[in-house]
Amino acid sequence: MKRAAPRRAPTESDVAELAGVSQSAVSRAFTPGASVAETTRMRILDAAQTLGYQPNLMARSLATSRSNIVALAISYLENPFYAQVVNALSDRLRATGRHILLFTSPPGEDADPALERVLSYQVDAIVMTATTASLELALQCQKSGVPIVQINRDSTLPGISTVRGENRRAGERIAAFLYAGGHRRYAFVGGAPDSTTGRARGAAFAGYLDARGAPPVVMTHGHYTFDGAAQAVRGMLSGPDRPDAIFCASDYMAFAAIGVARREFGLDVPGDISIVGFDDVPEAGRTAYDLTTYSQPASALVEEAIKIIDLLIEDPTRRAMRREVRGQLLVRGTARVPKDGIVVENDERVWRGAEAE
Amino acid sequence: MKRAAPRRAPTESDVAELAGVSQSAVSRAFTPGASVAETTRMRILDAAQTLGYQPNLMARSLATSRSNIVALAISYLENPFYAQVVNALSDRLRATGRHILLFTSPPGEDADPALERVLSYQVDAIVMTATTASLELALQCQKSGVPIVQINRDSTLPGISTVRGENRRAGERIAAFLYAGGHRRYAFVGGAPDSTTGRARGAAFAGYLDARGAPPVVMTHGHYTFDGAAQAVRGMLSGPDRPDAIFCASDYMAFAAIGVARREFGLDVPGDISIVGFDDVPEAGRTAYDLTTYSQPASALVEEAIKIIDLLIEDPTRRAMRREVRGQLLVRGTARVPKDGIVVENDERVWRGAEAE
DNA sequence: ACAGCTATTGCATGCGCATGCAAAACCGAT
DNA sequence: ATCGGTTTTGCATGCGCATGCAATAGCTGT
Repeated sequence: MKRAAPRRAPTESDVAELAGVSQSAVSRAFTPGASVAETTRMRILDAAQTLGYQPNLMARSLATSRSNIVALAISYLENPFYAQVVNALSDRLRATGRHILLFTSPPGEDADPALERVLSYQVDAIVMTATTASLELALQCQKSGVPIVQINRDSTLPGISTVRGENRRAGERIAAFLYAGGHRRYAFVGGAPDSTTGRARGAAFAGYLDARGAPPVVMTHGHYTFDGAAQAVRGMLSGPDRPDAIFCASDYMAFAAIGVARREFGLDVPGDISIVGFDDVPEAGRTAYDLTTYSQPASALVEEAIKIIDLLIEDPTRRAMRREVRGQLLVRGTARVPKDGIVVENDERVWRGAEAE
Repeated sequence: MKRAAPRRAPTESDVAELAGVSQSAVSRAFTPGASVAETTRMRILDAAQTLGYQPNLMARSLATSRSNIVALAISYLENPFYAQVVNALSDRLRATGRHILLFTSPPGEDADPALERVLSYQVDAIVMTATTASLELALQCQKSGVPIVQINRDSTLPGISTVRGENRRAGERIAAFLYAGGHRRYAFVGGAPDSTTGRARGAAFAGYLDARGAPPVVMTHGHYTFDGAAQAVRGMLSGPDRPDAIFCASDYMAFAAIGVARREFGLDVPGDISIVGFDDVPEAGRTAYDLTTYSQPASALVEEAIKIIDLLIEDPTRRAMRREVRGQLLVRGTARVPKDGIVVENDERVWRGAEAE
């Protein structure tokens, strides 16, 4: 088999020559809305076709100073919730011809230091999820007009937009739900100590229960990892006076919690202990897991994030935005169910008790 | 708060002016190994620093026709194994200053059609995992000298390199393991019908058992999805003559299988039924799951893939390569254990029985 | 001090595409 | 056939950086 020497890719000039027009005509043929006669346009497209021409996006980006690339900074990819976020984001961006430049960072660390140089890639926007921007990055982006949106993380930095689930409300409603279920001792497995998101959930959870005179809530950190959550749960179940209701700040940690409770301690869930998660990842709804959880729809978060990005790209002087996406408490099989307040909606059992509060 | 109008980013010329040198000097200052006096280099770096200069990678890429971007085409991101692959790849690439341009495709579909235009981005290489390249893409890449490596998928297409776990051997060893464990009726939950990888595992599995006169192996497809696997297992457990040993072509599907067996059918795993997975994702090793599985180390796969890429980039005329990464049968708690052949290695129980075969 | 080198610099150009501007082609109406 | 107006084209230039080549500066030995 003959191996063709790697050839230079055809350029607009090549196409132009073949089609008997100028390079700029070719450029226009590929620019939506540009002024080209339909007939020559066809001729050019034909020529491009036979040459196998593909526009060089680097060159285009250099000329237009827009890349159609969005940077995605992410951590905790092993958490299926974030896998969902990536999928959703990728899908929605593809719909507008954009793509994702991926920056991962190991759990626990701050955003990938390489992210500091993300602007070198002339990205149109930056989406961060499960990580937060550094001040320096925020300033750089502000200066150069590149929007940053954080999904599922708050920020006090200037110029950073955020989209998140309703953390406070979720914490309270889960507390109310478990309280109504008549539990006696409550625990919370949070994420990273410095995750605003997780903290908000925990604070609201404990706040509700404290206000009702429940015994102090056991607050722990699972660091959003499987092992971290397992460890935390192992700890609280080993001691005396073990909790009979645990709220985990993510489904992923709840899975670990359930596994530890069942397989290491031989507990019945939800007979001996109730466990509630947060996110409603797809697995959570399957009978294999059947996790009671508070939903935070990834696709809705992503949708909002993209809306924000597009507004900000259109008018970079606009202020940063904050959005909250609603969720609800999905009643399934890992937590004891209160007598009242269960409503069926779209085939899912939802808790509506104590809604007024 | 005053909002600075989005400013043009500083360029090499700006730095040059400030440092009192020519633009090319600045360029050289940022090019490793270029000829610049150390003192002026410092002066330039200083100037760059104060200006907040960052090289424009699009321009650099245009000039050098190399982008330091690797395209990653992926599917089934919800499978934690692939999350691992992404993480590993991202880490290893970052070590050499490269980044990932992400192309996802929905489960079941072929690679993202947008991938056909991936060459527009002047990527240095393409990594595909859980998907396979189209012929057209393969030819395009061959023509333009862009290496393609598929992780965990075989290919018969020209110019495509592959890296995979030892599918055949795994299938046989798992069969031998379960056979030695004295099971009576075997089943296989494969992936997508057209996944060469999954087929190889299943064929080797069934082949081994057939050769020993075991009853015909129940062959099903889980399509590599959680629901697909659950469905398949549900089917085989509902019928008469239910299997007492299931090999799932991925851990992710094994989790679904275990859930269905335990929670829908009230079966004891491994008392009533043995379930073995494939991949050894991190969760599999945790007591919460404790899955018996055959390992396929994501980091090793990625490492090989990158080696191949680098060789191919260095010399694009080189032939496509195929690599197989070894794994082993990790004996944990979801399958009945044969009397003999268990060896402890690095804190893991490994099966070494019938090794000769 | 000067020839002979070498290490540094700057100049000029090109990478592939987009786009403002002027030239050319076209069209219908007179 | 001619004119005014509208499309359609091509020309020229720039985006920011890399690099071959020639010019310059710096250095060694005599």
